[in-house]
Amino acid sequence: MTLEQSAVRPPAQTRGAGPAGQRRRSRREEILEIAVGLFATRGYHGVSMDDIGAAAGVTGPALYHHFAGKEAMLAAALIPVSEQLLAGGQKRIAESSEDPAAALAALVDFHVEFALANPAVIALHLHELDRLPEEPRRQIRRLQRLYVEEWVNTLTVLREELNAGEARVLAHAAFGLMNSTPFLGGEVDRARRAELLRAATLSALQG
Amino acid sequence: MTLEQSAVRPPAQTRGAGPAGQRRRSRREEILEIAVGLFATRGYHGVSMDDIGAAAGVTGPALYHHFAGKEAMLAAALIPVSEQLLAGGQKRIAESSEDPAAALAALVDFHVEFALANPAVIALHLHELDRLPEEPRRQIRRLQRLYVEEWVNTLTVLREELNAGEARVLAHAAFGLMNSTPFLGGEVDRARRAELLRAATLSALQG
DNA sequence: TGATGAACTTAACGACCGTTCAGCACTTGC
DNA sequence: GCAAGTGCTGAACGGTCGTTAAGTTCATCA
Repeated sequence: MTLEQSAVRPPAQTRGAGPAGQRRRSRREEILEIAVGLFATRGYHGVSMDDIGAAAGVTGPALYHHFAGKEAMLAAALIPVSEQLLAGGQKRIAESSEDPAAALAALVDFHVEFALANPAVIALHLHELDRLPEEPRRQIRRLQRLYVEEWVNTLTVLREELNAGEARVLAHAAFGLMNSTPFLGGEVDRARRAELLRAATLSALQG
Repeated sequence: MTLEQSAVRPPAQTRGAGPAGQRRRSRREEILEIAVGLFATRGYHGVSMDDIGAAAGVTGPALYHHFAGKEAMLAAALIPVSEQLLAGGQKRIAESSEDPAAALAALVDFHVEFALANPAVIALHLHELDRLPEEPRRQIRRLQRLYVEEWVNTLTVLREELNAGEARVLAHAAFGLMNSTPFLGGEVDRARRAELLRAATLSALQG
């Protein structure tokens, strides 16, 4: 009653030229995406290397040809997320540098889109960061802090009655709101969900 | 580098009459609270029975005198939370049955207070529910669903342009906002944090 | 053709985990 | 003073996990 082996091993030869212009993702990225999905639904410690391998159509030890170990897989999944969030946030702010209200709206737009596009990786980021060893964990926390500060700066300009600590509370509250998307599936289509989350977040932050 | 044993075993004899009117908590509850804290910070699978025992001042196997097993500890921690949330929500709604706006405000008040008072158990509830076996997990999900429906009903009365699915998206978004409190510590005192979260949640929900 | 190297397999290791069991210490009620 | 019972210890079990190692297959290319 452990893991129903539902993943079928792919044809094993897609190595050469892809059937069309579609760029072949590297095997490493492919495995990483599978691992992220498993981590997100069963928890880091709830998934074994054999589980990940089985889901990718290989045995557990085969994974060591692509990653140094299990912790390295988690780090490889989490670090790019923090980097993309920070880079995206900085870009949106730079694009509307003179108008803090527009900057906030752009931040919300960006974050909602990101969360809706990457629910598994967002859930991982929220729940499993502490399973990393010190070094990559510190790196990610630093990136997170910089991202939060972008929001805090925008908020303190826009709402002068807030001090930095209070703006930080609101920023985290906004993340909680926007990151709630992994918890709910269909029923409402993606565009409408994005609209609801955008409007709710902006209302929550503009007091 | 695993677990610094900082918990000191208590005097072991507080069994008789407490020194004053303070009601002695049962050993079971005491252990449960310790376990919840560990689960919340290191994850269910990241904590061993020996870890929990050590933090409570006993060995691992001693825990089997109070709980049937590790999963039973998690269930014992999570089920009362769902029950309290549902009961509290129903009570607040019944108390303001004629005024949906007041009902929503009461729900927000209640949930924010609960989240601020029990951050560890809220985090557990969010992250580790899937580690339970089917039976208790279904029970908890049923309680959760009923609690969410209280919010959904209040929201659909208050905002007639929303269908049930959209109201559910907003309800989960509000939970995400209010449950963000475990992620941030001091810097802003508790009363102010409650005020910020209350105002933000009401703004987010009232469109 | 034959060497190269990537991707994978099977087998095995040491460590740790949840759980069980037999027995000991100590308090309580008779 | 004695029996009952609670709470605990220490040792041990079967199982699982992350990881290592050695060997196999096979496409690629000189």
